[in-house]
Amino acid sequence: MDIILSNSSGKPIYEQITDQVKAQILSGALAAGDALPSMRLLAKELRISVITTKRAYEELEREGFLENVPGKGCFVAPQNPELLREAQLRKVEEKLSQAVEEARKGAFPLEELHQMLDILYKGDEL
Amino acid sequence: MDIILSNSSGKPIYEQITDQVKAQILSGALAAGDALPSMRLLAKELRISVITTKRAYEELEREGFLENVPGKGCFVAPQNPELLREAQLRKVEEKLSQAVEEARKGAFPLEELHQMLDILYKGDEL
DNA sequence: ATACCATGTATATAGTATATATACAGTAAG
DNA sequence: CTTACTGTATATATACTATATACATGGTAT
Repeated sequence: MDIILSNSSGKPIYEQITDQVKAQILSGALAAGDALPSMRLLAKELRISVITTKRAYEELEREGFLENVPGKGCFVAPQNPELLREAQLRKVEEKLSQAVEEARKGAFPLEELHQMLDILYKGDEL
Repeated sequence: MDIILSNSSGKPIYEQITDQVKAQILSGALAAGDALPSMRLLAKELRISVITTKRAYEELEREGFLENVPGKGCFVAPQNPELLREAQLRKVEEKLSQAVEEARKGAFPLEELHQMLDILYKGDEL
């Protein structure tokens, strides 16, 4: 499992982990039943504390993405694809809404937003 | 000057203040030379501490939006409209970029983003 | 001048959140 | 049962947000 931490992201470490695990479950890179690296192993790889990986896995368990079994390990829980897609759509909407809010402050026309959207969508493809 | 605080926004109070002051400068509601409510007055109106309003005004001064004069008050500094517009454009781009990033995770097509954008842009008009 | 009252400023303190080291408890294999 | 993995819980350090209180500065009426 690939997790990349950024010090400059502003987001706390445990949140960076939960975000990336969620993304990998959503993309299918992680499927129900798959074992995740143990809290200790992940902590060692990322050079952070076990408590921080625990916090991340713990939160993922609360949200229904994982099952943490004492003595055994951490596993991807059965997922509802439709719910996942719904949740992701809501994230997109939220960011888009924030973009619109900022655009309105600067009185940028809708047309300009569409153009920027095209460029960004195609630019990130590389 | 209208400032509205939200407890549920997640943003710290001082940041809510700086954001809204910046927005009012950008929109022209506040122009260069205009006096802002004194730190004490604003603190009283918002029922928060003077130190928090100070922190907000202080940060706005660091960023070149205000000038705080001991014994006199706080005033809107001369602004460069083009720089302001550039900065605002960058904010929009950033949010839009984040929306695209989330959309790619869920494999949402560009078309769908354009539709959502239209709805959000027109919906917020009310 | 000077007393007053407004302004912005600085110091010390409480509360909250992130991240940590260390010790504790459950599971399975040798 | 010992060993070597797992996940878990407690107490602690650090940083950030917000605060009360006291201090310093500028204008103004007396």
